[in-house]
Amino acid sequence: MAGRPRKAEPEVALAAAMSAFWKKGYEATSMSDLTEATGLHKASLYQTFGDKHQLFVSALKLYFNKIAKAQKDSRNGEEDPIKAIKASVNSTIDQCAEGKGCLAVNSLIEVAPFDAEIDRILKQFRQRLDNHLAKLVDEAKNKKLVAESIDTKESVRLISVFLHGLSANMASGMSANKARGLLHDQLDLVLAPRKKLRR
Amino acid sequence: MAGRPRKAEPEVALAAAMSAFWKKGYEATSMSDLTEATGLHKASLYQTFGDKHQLFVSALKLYFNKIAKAQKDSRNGEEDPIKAIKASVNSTIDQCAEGKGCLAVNSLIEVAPFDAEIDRILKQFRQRLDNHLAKLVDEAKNKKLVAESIDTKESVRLISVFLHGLSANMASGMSANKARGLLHDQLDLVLAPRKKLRR
DNA sequence: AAATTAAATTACCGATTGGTTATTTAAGGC
DNA sequence: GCCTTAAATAACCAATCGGTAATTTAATTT
Repeated sequence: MAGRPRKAEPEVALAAAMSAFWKKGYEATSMSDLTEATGLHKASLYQTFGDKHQLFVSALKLYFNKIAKAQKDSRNGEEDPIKAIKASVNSTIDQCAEGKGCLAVNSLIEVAPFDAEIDRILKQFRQRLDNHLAKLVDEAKNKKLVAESIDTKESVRLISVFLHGLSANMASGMSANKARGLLHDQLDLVLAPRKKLRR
Repeated sequence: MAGRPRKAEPEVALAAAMSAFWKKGYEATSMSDLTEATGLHKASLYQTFGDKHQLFVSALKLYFNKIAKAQKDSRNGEEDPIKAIKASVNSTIDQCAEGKGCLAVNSLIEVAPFDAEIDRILKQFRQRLDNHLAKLVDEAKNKKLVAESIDTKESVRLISVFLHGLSANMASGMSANKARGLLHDQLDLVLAPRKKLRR
């Protein structure tokens, strides 16, 4: 067994491909963009990762692992669930690059509407993040850090949708600092006790 | 003067081109998609609208006029600024098609990062919508319908970013009803008087 | 050292991309 | 009824698209 050893680990090449898709989007990233980014030749890419679509799926999954890991690290033994929520969503923003936004949100708009598989993967990922947030919100309710009257699912949705909006804005120039500021305000709104608006 | 009359008004063809870009995005919409959508042949498109990029710019501007008109109509003599705000953002959602989202937000992510002209146009449009909302919020403050302590710019930003998030979600399956519900909750949060969250 | 195995590379494929040029068709003005 | 003018059309273009097959290179195993 064991023929010629590969010059680069496939994980490294995959990370490079992920960056390429992230920067330009799925359609606009050509195979030659991908060969340039990975340093691998076209046929090697096909042999290692399958076609462009499969490569994109793999890149997306790598992205998710990256995000999930960052989220996990962000909690880092933090006991206060409010602080844990802030750390979690902040890490999401940190993974959102200025001028590129979030690969998941970008793909949600660009490719999910035409690609059932990508759509499924993205929805599953979003579900995981939302569930994670929901656990923390429930924890905060149990510890009386937020009002018990708060609807957990609803609150998480408001945060999650807001994060999508921030990603869209960061893709087109909003700074990470600005995004973090707005996100902080949104968290305060959603989690703070409040009176009803006059109707 | 006056040669052969055109078979279709350019505005009709432009509206069809706008729909095509809206449905598939800029990159994925090919010239043959556009000829199919408009019913015009390729060379006629080039003669009437210039190249693909110019056609896209024109389509984007048409989209903005559509939105602006819908916003204007939505107020329709309404005196209560809170209701006017709700009508305005609701009309934004109404213009957001399920499975397609908002052409402006889609383009913000897909093309603005690589296209200074589109970026400029989109930022200008967003500015107009935000200013419109800001006026209504100020009006509400003057009429004591919301607390004077509310920061107008900040509140508008929170609403605007949230709308971006809703667009992203509607592009990938969220129903208009669901979006309207969340938007309503967000408005209540942003405009309602509130206490500070314990920190 | 020869055989084996797999990665790397070159060369190639038909189809489609955005864009142009030349030609035909159909109207109004004289 | 011709001439002009402009819109519609067809034919064509090089370049690039995603994808494949055949070949070369480099390592391990025997």
